[in-house]
Amino acid sequence: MRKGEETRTRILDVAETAVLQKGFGGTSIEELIAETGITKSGFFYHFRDKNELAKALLNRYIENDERIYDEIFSRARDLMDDPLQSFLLGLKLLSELLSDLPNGHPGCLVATICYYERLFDREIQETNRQAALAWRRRFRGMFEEIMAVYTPREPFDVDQLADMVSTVIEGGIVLSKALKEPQSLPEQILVFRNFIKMLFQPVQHA
Amino acid sequence: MRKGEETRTRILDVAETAVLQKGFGGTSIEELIAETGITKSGFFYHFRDKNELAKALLNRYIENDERIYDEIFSRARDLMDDPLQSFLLGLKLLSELLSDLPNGHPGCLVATICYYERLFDREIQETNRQAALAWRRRFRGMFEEIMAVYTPREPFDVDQLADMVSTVIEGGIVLSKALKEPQSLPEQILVFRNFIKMLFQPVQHA
DNA sequence: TGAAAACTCTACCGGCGGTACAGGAGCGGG
DNA sequence: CCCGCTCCTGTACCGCCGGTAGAGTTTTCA
Repeated sequence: MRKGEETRTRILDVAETAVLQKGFGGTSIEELIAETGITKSGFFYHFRDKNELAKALLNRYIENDERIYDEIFSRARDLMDDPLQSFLLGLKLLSELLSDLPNGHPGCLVATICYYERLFDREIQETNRQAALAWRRRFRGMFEEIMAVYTPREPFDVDQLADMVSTVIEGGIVLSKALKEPQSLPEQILVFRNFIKMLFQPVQHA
Repeated sequence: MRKGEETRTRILDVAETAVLQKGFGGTSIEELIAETGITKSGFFYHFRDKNELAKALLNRYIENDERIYDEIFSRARDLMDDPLQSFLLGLKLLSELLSDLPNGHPGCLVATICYYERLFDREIQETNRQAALAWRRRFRGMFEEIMAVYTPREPFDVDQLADMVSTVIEGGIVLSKALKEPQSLPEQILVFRNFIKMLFQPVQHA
């Protein structure tokens, strides 16, 4: 029973790397079993088909993603009492974390699935949608806390502002992949951070 | 000769739609020829292999993309003399254009290729990189014109600011696809537009 | 030690990317 | 009018891949 979980995890590890580099359609089961050192029957013992693999892969990815955000922003919360300063620190920590990845961000599975949607069932698409909605809720919560203390310089829709965090991260990943400049993603997050600072910073009366 | 171009274009049209929905790996040549009403031999008369198809598809996509940006921002330039107002109008026009697409943005081929990179040759990856660099040059030019007139409230790296435009568009596409909310993309562009307005607007002395 | 879990082995199917090559329809120019 | 070029079609074939089926084997743990 424990052995089974271990093999399953190994398959998922290999699959995640491959899928983020080549997409689902470009990743063959044969190559996964070759790299994992398992037989085809062994693979299908763990996953009924490719769709099942995608489901497991996505759920695991989302869980891990949430965990990372939880860690970063709760750590920022511990260090800073003010909600704005805490959020700005969180973005800084996120940027640093991404900056330290040796080969840049490997890619976001949610985005991969967006660009492959038509070949997955509704369940996967719904899981993907819920992941994006969870991001929105998370960051909206932070902005609401900030707005309880600070008045934004310009009126903003909180949901749209919350979505902007995800937008910058997803867009930054695409851009840094296209440019082959891993630093672009952390840089873009810092640029966004400056915008947020500007938005809530009280106007300096000269 | 004209007949050949027409067929080629028809294949590219069908292929573009399919690839943006399912990725390259998820798009089979068989389905392309079925929808185009051509034989397999006919397909391979026009494109040596799938890589060749990808090359043609990407080049055509980038050309069209550049054309759209040219049109929008030159129109904005005609209507507004001030570089900042012109850029802000351009973003507004872009947002409206994207808002009017009945089924939302179909997806960006540059992003699709990012998430499939390992299966393409260097030439395609380099073309993709050049496309992203062209975006950077385009928007950097606009920001330089703006900065010749306005002083930003906070110091910014011009390249990073230029990249932010692409980031928001690419990220907005991913997010609106994941959320299945076509309006997210135009909304995110308007949020970004507000940030730019804020950045260059002179501080109001109360 | 025994049963369940976690596999392997073998054989097969149909679809797909790709190759090879022969042949033909339409069309424009000499 | 027919030559040659472009633009295909038809047929046959290859090997990889996703997936199925089922029988057999090893490993694990209670």
